[in-house]
Amino acid sequence: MNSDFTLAIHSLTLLALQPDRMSTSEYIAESAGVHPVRIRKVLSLLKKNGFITSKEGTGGGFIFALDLDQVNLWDIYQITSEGALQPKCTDSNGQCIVGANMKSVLFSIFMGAEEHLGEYLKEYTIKEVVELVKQKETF
Amino acid sequence: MNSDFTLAIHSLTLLALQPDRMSTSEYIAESAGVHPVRIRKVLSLLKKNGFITSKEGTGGGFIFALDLDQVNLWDIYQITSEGALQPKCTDSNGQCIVGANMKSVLFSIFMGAEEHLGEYLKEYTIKEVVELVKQKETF
DNA sequence: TTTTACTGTAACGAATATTATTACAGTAAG
DNA sequence: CTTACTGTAATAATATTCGTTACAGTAAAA
Repeated sequence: MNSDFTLAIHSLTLLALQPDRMSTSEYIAESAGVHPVRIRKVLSLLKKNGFITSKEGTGGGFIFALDLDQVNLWDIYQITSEGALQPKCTDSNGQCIVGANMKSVLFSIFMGAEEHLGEYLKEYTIKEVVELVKQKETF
Repeated sequence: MNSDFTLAIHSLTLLALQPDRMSTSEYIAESAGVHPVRIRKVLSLLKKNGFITSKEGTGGGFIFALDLDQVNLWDIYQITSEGALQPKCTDSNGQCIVGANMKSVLFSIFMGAEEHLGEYLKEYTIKEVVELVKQKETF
């Protein structure tokens, strides 16, 4: 699984806990243990899709733009990782029935798998992820 | 997605169409467009799990050991790719609530996702994959 | 019994993909 | 006009995947 996906979840969860102020990429990067530039790349995708807004310059940063239960993990998956389930087959032998047709058969199976995964991921909104993180905290 | 998974499916589908004779790794490799050693590596996993048998020496190779509807894609996934959905998070900042707990929260979410995927993959047996490949052939 | 045709694996190298880092332009606050 | 940010391209470092070579083991067949 693409780690852009988990970085996006991580970032949004952090932003969810800082609803009143902007968070810098450096702050988020430190929490996630990655480089700030990587955070900015991932967050630029989320921004394009309207989940967050950003501001440049002093005092700038990122902030959540929607209600926490308006964003679910399937939304985030689609933005950051769509197609990640698809295996990248090398071209196989077209002379052979299996070689010639396997690729498209697998393609449709994995398409279905991704849709199915979507049904699961839709059940988790950022609100719920925040709850889960808070629960862990108490133990 | 790990390509061992699709190579395993490809190989088993080929073997399913050659129920009466042994197929060599070279033959399978040519159909799949990869190196024979890679096929042997993947097939050794399938052998360990009893889906196929193999024979060394002249006239040797691989052959399906079960009925085609006794093996489904979830079986194959588990053997070749279990955990592939889990993102490999870099260790994040333990000082931060989110950094400290996100990893385990994501872990359980992705565990659930894999189980959910399993329900979908169980619906496809090798028998059905063979049918799909044959259907493609006619068009 | 020696040759031939295979599997089984380890070891290493090549290719590819992912991630970090640097660099710098653009923006806004003070 | 300086400071503190985002945005993004380009490049370097690293990790992962995959191909290839090498060779031991096995069995059929000459």
